[in-house]
Amino acid sequence: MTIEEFKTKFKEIKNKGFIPTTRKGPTGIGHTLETHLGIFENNDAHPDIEGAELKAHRTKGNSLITLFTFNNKVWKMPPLEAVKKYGSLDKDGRQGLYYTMSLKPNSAGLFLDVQKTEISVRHISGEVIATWQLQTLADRFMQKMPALLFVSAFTEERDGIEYFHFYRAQLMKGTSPELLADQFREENILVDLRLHDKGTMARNHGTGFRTYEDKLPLLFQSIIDL
DNA sequence: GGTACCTGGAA
DNA sequence: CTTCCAGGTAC
Repeated sequence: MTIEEFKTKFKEIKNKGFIPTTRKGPTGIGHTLETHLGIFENNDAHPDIEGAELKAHRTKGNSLITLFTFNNKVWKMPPLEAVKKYGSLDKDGRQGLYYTMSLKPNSAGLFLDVQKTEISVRHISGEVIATWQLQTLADRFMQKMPALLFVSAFTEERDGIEYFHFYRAQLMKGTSPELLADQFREENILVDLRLHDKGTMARNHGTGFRTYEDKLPLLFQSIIDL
């Protein structure tokens, strides 16, 4: 799909007003938008629309936006072991490792160590949990989102079903490895561990590299409304 | 059947 | 801010 085709389709979706979700839960908004655009869900780490990555976001609240995930060969210890060692229990007694890392150690003693060429999740004991090369992350970001098509929606609940009104689409582009490396250092791009113990294995949603909506303009040089 | 990606949240 | 969390697929 081209950007122009997207503009046309988006206008139609916007004019529909509130439309019911096509999937329960947090991920419903992206699935609903893609369904109405006629795009099939995929788990390909490449852009969706003519070089632009499509992202949908609920306007309410200020939750994190996942830029991309990166897990391959970064763990310095088995993920399940990390969960058991440093995880916390959720309401159902399930052990999970759900932390947004910062430079200061968290309650589990884990922190993000940003060095010249790499960043690591470490424990105060000195143990290294996982490591990423900054250049690799910048490459990944450029591959995944040379441009970002950011779509915002109002939400409403009717009879227990969530409805979305998609009302704005913004095209953001223009970034560079140097700029991104700086953003990692300034913690405008956050590292989010998201895995839990599922018995014999760790269910890993993927270590997310994430940001807040108000930080998006720092990652791109131009933003235009479609 | 486990890993690594995708799609996204709340208090 | 941190702590905590969701439903999907390809291979």
